[in-house]
Amino acid sequence: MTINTFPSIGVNEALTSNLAEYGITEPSPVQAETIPAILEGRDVLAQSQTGTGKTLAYLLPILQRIDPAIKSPQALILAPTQELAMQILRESQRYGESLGIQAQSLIGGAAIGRQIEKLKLHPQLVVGTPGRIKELLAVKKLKMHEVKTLVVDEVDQVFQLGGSGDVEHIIRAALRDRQLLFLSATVSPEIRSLAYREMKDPAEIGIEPEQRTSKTLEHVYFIAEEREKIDTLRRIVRTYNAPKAIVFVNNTQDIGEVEAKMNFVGLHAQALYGDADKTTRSLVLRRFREGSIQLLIASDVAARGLDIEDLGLIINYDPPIDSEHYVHRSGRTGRMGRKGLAISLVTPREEFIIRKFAKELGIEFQQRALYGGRIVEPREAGIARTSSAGRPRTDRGGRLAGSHDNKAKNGSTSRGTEEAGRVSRSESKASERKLDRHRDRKNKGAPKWLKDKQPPRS
DNA sequence: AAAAAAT
Repeated sequence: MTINTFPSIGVNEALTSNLAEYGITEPSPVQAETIPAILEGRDVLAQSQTGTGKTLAYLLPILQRIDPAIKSPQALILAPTQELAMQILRESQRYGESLGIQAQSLIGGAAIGRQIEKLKLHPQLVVGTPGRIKELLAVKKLKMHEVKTLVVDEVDQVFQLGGSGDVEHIIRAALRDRQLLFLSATVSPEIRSLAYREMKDPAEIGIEPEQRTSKTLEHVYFIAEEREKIDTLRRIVRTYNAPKAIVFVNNTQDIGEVEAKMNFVGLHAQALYGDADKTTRSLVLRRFREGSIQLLIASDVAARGLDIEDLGLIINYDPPIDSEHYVHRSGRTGRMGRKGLAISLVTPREEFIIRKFAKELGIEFQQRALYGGRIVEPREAGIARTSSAGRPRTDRGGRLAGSHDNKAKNGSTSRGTEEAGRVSRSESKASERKLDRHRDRKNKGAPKWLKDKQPPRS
């Protein structure tokens, strides 16, 4: 049986035609696996890379099984941030409205009274953040007696909120025979065992779980001293000239400074972080989506789940605190087969973090430097990479000897890595040229600025 | 370690 149409995996006519209106005609691999399992009523634990269509993988079967005649919530979706909850809500409305399904969001920041009013509209689908959902349950305004499906999106993150007590509380409030769906690009063994505690005979879906980042993502890093970071960021943004980029900053105090300095040099930047008021948060994100802001200076509030059109570049102004955060931040780009670039700035003392991520994630990082207004390999900028002890082992092209090549996959991990590190320069250049031609053919649809601004390889 | 999620 073919799985490349929605009807063939059980999606009904109405939803299929709604999808077609938005140009979605083929289920993605994770959708093809997940949708039938959910339609069967099974609990699901799904792990698949960022930007592979997890949201629709659960929304479609949920929308299909909601009975518009029942005027109570039949499905509840939990998300880790207000922004992500709103994005999921809009998707629900886009595909569910014509089916007569009423969907509402219940999130923090907004007046609770207004949300109680929303509940009087009798939504059949509710999307929210854990704190607010718990609160509405406590005041008995949100009724769970008809909730048949409970989704925890970005499950590893959501369980961290409120020390996981909130979410467990919400799960307990649901019917005992509710269907439970957990999804994320990063599912730790702890979350997996938690899933097995809460679920009955879950369908476990893992699309190439050993590869957590998208294959269409390129990973680059620059070394800059702490005091040079702002200027390096400015030059990177200028040189790549991306119409849109997210700059991730680790702490809220630094966000305002980066925002101000980018604006000072004439770039249009605005800040997005959790402590800002809700109106500002949604306005900034809307402007960024529309393209009227070039740079979004964000905390990790923007790291998860957000799907932003034409976002080809993310920059880690600070290295993320662990490889999971790296996966989610970089996963804002390179989605659905499109090309993306993730650039990380590290101080010399932080370079080991890049090596750590490369190893843990099985990905390759390219080091680049700024030289004469261009992005070049470190060698061309006169940076002697072999002189300094403790630096990552690289080939002479500046590529980090990562842990993930084909040989490593076949088992001889360390030797495979050794060999990758010893590729002679001419060999590496020849294969790079080949790769370039291959990539150019494959990325016809890549944004123009990204195609044109590839770092020179000579 | 940091930010998020509640007021």
